[in-house]
Amino acid sequence: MAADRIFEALASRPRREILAYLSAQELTAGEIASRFAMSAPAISRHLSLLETAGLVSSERRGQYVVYRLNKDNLVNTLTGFAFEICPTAGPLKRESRKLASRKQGG
Amino acid sequence: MAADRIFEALASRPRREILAYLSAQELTAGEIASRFAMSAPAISRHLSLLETAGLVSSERRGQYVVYRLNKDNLVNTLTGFAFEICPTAGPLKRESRKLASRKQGG
DNA sequence: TAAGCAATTAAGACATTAGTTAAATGTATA
DNA sequence: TATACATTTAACTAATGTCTTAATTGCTTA
Repeated sequence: MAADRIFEALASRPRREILAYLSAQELTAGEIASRFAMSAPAISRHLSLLETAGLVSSERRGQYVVYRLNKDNLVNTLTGFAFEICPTAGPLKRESRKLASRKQGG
Repeated sequence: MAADRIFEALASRPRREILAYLSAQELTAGEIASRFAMSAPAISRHLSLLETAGLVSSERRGQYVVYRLNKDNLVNTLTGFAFEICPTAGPLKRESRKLASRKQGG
C-alpha cells in the first residue's frame, strides 16, 4: 500500500523538514545535508526513503544529484486520508480534486 | 512539537485503521480489539499512543472505556502540513480554515 | 590516468517500537 | 465478599529505525 510508505516517511522530523526545504526550491543532496547537523550518509538515507515513498524525485546533474518535491503525491495522500477520516468535509474534498487535476502545479 | 507525535501516531497501519473505525462511531476498547488479529493489550497500547497524540479521547463508561475520534486535531495537522509544503494551494487553504472553525463537526 | 569532490552503500552500535503472555486494576453483580 | 469481565500495566523478546565512520561509486578536470 502506497500510503503505508508515505506515512512512514512522514514519521520523521528531519524528513518532514527536508520536504519543507524542497517545497521552496530544488536542492542538491549536499545542500540539503548542510542544513542539518547529521552526516551526509544519514541524509542520503532519508532522501532514499523519501524517494521510495514517491515524495521526492532525483536527477543526477554532473557530479551532483538534485532533489525536488513531488507535491501531488504528498497532497493527495494527506487529503485523501483526511477525507477517509472526515468524510463530511465536502468543500475541502472538492478543492482537493481540483488540486489533484493539476500536474505538479503546487 | 505536537505534529511529531501525530505523525508518529499515523505511521502505523493498525493505528490508521483504528482512526478509520472511530470516524464512523464511538467504540469501546474491546470492540476495537475484536476488529484486529492482535491481542487486546497491543490494541490498548495503540489507543494510548493515539490519545497521547491527541487524536482520540477516552471516557470510562461503567466497566467499558469508550474511545472517540478528535477530528479537529487530525484534520488541522494534516492540512496544516500540506499547506506548509504546498503553500500555493489557496482554495484548499481557505476551505480548511472554514473547516477548522467548526467544533468537532467532522 | 590520477586526484578531488559529491553522493551512496556497507557495517555496526544503539535506541525505539511492536508484539506476546501474565499479572494487576477497576467496575458490576450475585 | 467473591466472582466475572473489561481494560491496562508489566516484563520480556524480536524486529526496525537511525545514527556513526569507513569504504565505494560516479563525475570532473588536470
